[in-house]
Amino acid sequence: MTIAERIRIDIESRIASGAWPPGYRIPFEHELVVEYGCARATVGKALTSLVQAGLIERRRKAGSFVAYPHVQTAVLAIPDLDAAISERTGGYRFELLKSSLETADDGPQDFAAGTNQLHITGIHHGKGGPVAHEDRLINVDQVPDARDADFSAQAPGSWLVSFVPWTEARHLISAVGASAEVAAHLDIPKGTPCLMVERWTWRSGAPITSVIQTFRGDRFDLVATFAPEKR
Amino acid sequence: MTIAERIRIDIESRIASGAWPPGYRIPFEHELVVEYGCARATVGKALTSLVQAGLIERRRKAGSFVAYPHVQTAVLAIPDLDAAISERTGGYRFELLKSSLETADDGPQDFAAGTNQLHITGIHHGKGGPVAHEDRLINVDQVPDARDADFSAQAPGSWLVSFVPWTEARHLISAVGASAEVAAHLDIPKGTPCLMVERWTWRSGAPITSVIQTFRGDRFDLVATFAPEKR
DNA sequence: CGGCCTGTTATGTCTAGACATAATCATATC
DNA sequence: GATATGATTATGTCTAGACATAACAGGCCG
Repeated sequence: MTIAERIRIDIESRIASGAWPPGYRIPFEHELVVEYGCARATVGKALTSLVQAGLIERRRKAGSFVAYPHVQTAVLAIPDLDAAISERTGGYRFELLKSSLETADDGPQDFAAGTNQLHITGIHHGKGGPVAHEDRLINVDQVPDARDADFSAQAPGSWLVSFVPWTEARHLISAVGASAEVAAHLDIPKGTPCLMVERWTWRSGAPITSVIQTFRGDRFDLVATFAPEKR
Repeated sequence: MTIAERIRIDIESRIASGAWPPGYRIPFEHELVVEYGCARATVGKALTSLVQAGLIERRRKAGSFVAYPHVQTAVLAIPDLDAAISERTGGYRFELLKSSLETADDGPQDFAAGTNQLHITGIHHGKGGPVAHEDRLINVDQVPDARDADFSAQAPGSWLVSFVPWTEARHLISAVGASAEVAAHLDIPKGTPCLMVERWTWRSGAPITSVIQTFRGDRFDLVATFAPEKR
């Protein structure tokens, strides 16, 4: 364990235990330098990482203070369905329903009018049967390689994630009743509760892909492991 | 802008643009030192932050490499329902249904047998009507103040977040049909698709609270804004 | 050929000191 | 009394150099 890590963990545990409550002024850097017998840069490194974790705030001249808990934020892992389903139920398979090249005409899910888009729908299967329905658009003006990819062999999600860098994304998670079409493919009655994840992905401001995934509520859920309030 | 930030942004944009693809060996630290005319510690700081963001990997002797995109992870904001509902629909109100002190007997949602727990159920109301049902347990052995808190005035979630530090949490997000009891309180037919969030929170290994929140699917969804794969 | 040792190299961490910046406090001036 | 000024102080960032560590490459020897 490095010195900086040791300092960080020391402070962290004092905050977690409540010994240093929100608003408490932690010792000045030069005091910590004396306490740990190290250079100020090392103390600074520990404090910087605590700021990044949202545990403290540093104010010039005033000192560093234990942060007030703010909004809870979770780091939600949204893995490749490929990997996730393989891990949970085993026997992953992607069934390609449709793959057609279209020109966007400004529909609700579409890119800007005139964009060349690859429209793909398919089903993610686990061992016990269908798990999710996917309806995806890929901007082939931005991702020309997508034209030649074979999505009957590899799900478009895992293909994209390994070949196309992206910088921004947005998710919407909601509960819906299965539509007639989705219900038929997922082998459930129409109206069955399903988890719906809509995702839009950009690279440097340019839209790359948008996808609507509908999960059988009884076969899938999202797990978020947590770190306390970042920022 | 600091020198370290400038270096970081330079490298980031070369990765995002695809100029430096996954697996590419970025210039050695000593080369970057020459290029930017700064100290190695400054280059190191920039690279360290890129590692934290998951954009590169550093290997001793070999150099630093652009990381292969891995698992997508989102930073999912799970705010106080109080604040979230106020912001979206206005007119937030928490209706306390039940608040009783119990001893845990190792049920499915419970703490370890013998723990003193405060069992609270209630409804979160927005302007347009009920939004969510909440069923919560609070470990009063760990949070004795909860005994005296008035949860008809303040929802237990916002009370806890502002008074009790925590170090770990776990979320499970799924879609379910509303149970008869929940349906009655949310003013919807039984079986209506609802978003269910289960959360367990710990402080240094000791369980603090667990909660099951059931949202009307048509009145609420979760939004996650994104940064590419953070470790 | 295979295993061991050694030198080289690039990252990882740290030191001691420097200057910049911003916030605060006390003082001096209007 | 209100406002401007300057000293003080703590953080923010940086430098130049040092040593530690891990991994690789090559040579030596059984």
